[in-house]
Amino acid sequence: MTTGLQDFLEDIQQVENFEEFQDATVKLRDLLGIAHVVYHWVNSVGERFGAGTYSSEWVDRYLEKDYLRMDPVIFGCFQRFTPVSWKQLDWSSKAAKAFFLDALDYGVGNQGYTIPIRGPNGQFALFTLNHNTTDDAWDQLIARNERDLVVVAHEFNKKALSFDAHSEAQVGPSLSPREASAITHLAKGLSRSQAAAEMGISEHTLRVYIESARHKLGAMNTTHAVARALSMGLIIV
Amino acid sequence: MTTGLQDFLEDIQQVENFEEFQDATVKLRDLLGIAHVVYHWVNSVGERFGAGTYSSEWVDRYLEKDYLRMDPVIFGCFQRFTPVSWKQLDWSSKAAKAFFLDALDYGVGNQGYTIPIRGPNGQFALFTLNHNTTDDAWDQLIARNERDLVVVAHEFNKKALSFDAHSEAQVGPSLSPREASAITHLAKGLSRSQAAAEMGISEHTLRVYIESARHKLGAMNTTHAVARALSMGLIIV
DNA sequence: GGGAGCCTCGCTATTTTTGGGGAGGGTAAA
DNA sequence: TTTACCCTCCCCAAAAATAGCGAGGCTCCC
Repeated sequence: MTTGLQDFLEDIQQVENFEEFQDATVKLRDLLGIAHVVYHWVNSVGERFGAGTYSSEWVDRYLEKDYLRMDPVIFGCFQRFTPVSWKQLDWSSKAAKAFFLDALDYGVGNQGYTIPIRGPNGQFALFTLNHNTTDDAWDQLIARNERDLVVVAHEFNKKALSFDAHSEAQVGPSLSPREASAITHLAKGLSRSQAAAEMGISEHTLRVYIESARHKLGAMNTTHAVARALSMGLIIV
Repeated sequence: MTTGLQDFLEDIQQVENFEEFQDATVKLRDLLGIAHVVYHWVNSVGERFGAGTYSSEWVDRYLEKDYLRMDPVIFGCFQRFTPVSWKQLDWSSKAAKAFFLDALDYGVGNQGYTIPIRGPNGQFALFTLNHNTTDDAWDQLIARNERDLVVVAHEFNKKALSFDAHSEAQVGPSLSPREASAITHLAKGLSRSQAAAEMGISEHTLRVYIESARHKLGAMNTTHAVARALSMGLIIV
């Protein structure tokens, strides 16, 4: 490929702590000559993790305003497998427009390119490039680096996961076949009695599975258990 | 990068149907000079999708024996983000050993390298290279192509997803902010009264949101509504 | 051979959720 | 201006879920 990202890939593999991780985003930003490079977790289960070149003011504001819940970038990427240019997203709602303008105020560029990355246990992260430029210039930059960026995003995520492995019990819970089956039926909308009938067992037995799954998942109630099982990828509806 | 996989990447982007997809696996196999290239979907019980160069006898046997449920490759990849060489996996159980020997009998090589890929809605796929050779030779081959293979796997998955009619056609319902918020709180495990307190509204009002969301989502009960909202990417827990 | 985990079933009692029915005011687009 | 959707609140009876107590048989691994 045509850019100098090969060398950068070597660099990032040397990263050993959070500071170096953060430095790597800065380095990539300078290498590409753009305004911002950001990697962050949008984690359902687990802790926050993020690094990048956005101003801390913007990060604080983002969190404070809970923009996470309406950011079109996040929703767009959450439903896609492929990277996405921000302008492909749906900015039609008033809230989205306000969010975009607010971002510009805080030094975020008007062009963005975000790669969704998914790991085990429902891990979900975004890797974003951002700049202030024309559509054409941006498209060209992206086209030049498209494939390398996938690998770069992959490497960033690998590093981020390796940091997390220390802090947390790395192996998520697993459900027994019957438990998974029970939770899956509930996720499909069946009531307990229907699910029990479907599985050919007594409703009481089904209840035992649900309870057991709930404990394994650390869930407070059935709905929570289903939500966790889903977002951890333990079941598929 | 150093190999001829760049050209192959161009080829795979031209793929337009399942036959060409299948052909692409063959082409890549020949390009790398190895025994097998396989892409397959591991949506536990969902739709099947797969292509590759394994003999149909082996595929049939795999399905018939329900090896899916104990295959160490699948288990290992499910818990990992990074690609994995088969020999790093846990083959210690008796069932795993038997499975491996059975695979050899059916023409599967002793060396394997599998890349896990995750898409939206819990999509999970594996991209596997397989060959019969020594550890050293295999490691070298992998090291040479490591990064390109990530991109190749990515492209294969992109194509596979595009074939899936589901992902394209449907424009799902959307939830109002309060509805989304209500459903999100439930997905986090809060009870109705807790969620209502959190949102600063009466429990009755909260119920109206849930009901309304349920109808929009075509869900039979609250748990179903949460599950649908989650898998449609309408909320993020 | 013992322990761990899985699968199956039973009971009672309490709390929570659900499925209907209403009503009024706001905002926003057509 | 009308229509539509959003937000907020209320009642009631029936259904479902939860929490706790049990029990026995099965397989697999150390």
